[in-house]
Amino acid sequence: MWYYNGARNKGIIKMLTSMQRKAGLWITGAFRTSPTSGVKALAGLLPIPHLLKRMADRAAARFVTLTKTHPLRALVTEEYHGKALLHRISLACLTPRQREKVKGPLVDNTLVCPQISEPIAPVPPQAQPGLRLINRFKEQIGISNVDNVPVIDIRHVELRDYLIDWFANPNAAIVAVDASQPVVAPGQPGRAATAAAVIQRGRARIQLSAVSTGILQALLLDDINEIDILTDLSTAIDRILDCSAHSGQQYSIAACDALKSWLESNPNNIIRIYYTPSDRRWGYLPIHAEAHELACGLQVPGNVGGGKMTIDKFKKQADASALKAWTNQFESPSYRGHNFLALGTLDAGELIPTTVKGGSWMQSAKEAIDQGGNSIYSNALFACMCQAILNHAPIGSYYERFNFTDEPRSCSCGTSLESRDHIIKRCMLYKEPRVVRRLDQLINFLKWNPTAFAFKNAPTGVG
DNA sequence: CGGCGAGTTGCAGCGTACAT
DNA sequence: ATGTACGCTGCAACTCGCCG
Repeated sequence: MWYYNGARNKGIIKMLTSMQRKAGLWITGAFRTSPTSGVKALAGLLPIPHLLKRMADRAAARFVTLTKTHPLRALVTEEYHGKALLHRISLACLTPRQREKVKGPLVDNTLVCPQISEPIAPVPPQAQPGLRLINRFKEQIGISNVDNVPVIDIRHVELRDYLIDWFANPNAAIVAVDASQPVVAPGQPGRAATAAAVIQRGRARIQLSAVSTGILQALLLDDINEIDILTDLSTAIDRILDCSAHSGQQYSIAACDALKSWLESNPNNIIRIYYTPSDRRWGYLPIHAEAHELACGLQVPGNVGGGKMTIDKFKKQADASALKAWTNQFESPSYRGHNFLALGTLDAGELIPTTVKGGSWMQSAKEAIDQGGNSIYSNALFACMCQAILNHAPIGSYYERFNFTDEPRSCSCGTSLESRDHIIKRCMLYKEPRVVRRLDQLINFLKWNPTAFAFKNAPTGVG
């Protein structure tokens, strides 16, 4: 309510930023003198302004899922009020000049609405309690991740047994859905019921459309009384038989309508959806490559709404633009800190911040292993790494910069100033390797020299 | 409805204190 | 000699009530 275009909220953002900074220091073990932005990048914390922008954008997209008579619609402009009676203080009642001046969350919402072209039915009959497929045909549906239905968690070894059973059953259709390209695999030898589907690659909503198409294709086969679906996307499992207002809803409705008559026609017809994480996905499907090629050669008619801006796509864009804004800012030395040690990745690119899995630096630190392949990650190692990168560490050059009177400037090796450069590149007290251009090399250096950026006489915690 | 003044809020700028 | 927290001050924008 308080975050929208033109809102005066710098004070609040400042307070939240200072709070986030404390969290960042806590995560990284950096000093309180360390520059805020550098610390946040290391900790993988999206800065508050970008975070709020992202949340506001994503929330605004939900306006399109409101019912036509929702009270909020009474307050907006003529285009989006639906069937709600316009309130006397609605945006529609303002003069053009007033509209330019008025700011608020609802104004932002109405600016987002024309960008989203995905049709959403707020309360479709297929989503009503009692009419939902999972309510009506509970015994015939097996699906993971959904409440009130038997959960199937397929195990690595079980998958092979399942597949043997399915292939032996001439009336079973196996729908295998891959993240990038969906494939409807053939039934099997004795009675090859072959169907395949492929949807344009790289599309945001691809999994749901793929599962939906797969189901529709399977239903086209003759004498099918069992459909087994394998997918590695848990959101598709949650959504495929759920017709309530969500992105890709039209695929759910299409699949549910088609399944309804099939399930009704014979109580022995069953459909099961299995969650198969990527690591145990297709190794047991010898026909996979064959089906894949077949699938690639087919044009699929059911690509409903392709190229449209969906809610999910819009949300992804909001995420991407927030990340881009952060990355752009991060490139400036005055933002991340003048002493921030720019390091590369294994792929030779420069490390850029992200919020995924604790951020780029955290990910690399977690992956660090010793010769035996065991993880060497520890909080102390990560803290030393962060302090080294920020050049705010318990070393001589830091004591010099911040005018500590009780601490030595010189290195134990005799050099007059113990700087980061000295420790990493020249100091005789530390072991090889001394080439540190990438993050993994820095971690390697810390692995061999755990005392390099650590406190000499304070073993218990920092920050 | 619009103008006016009092009061409130947000914010930039500045100076000072402080730190592992 | 560096980065941040925090308090103070003055300005601008806004809100609210009153009045014609």
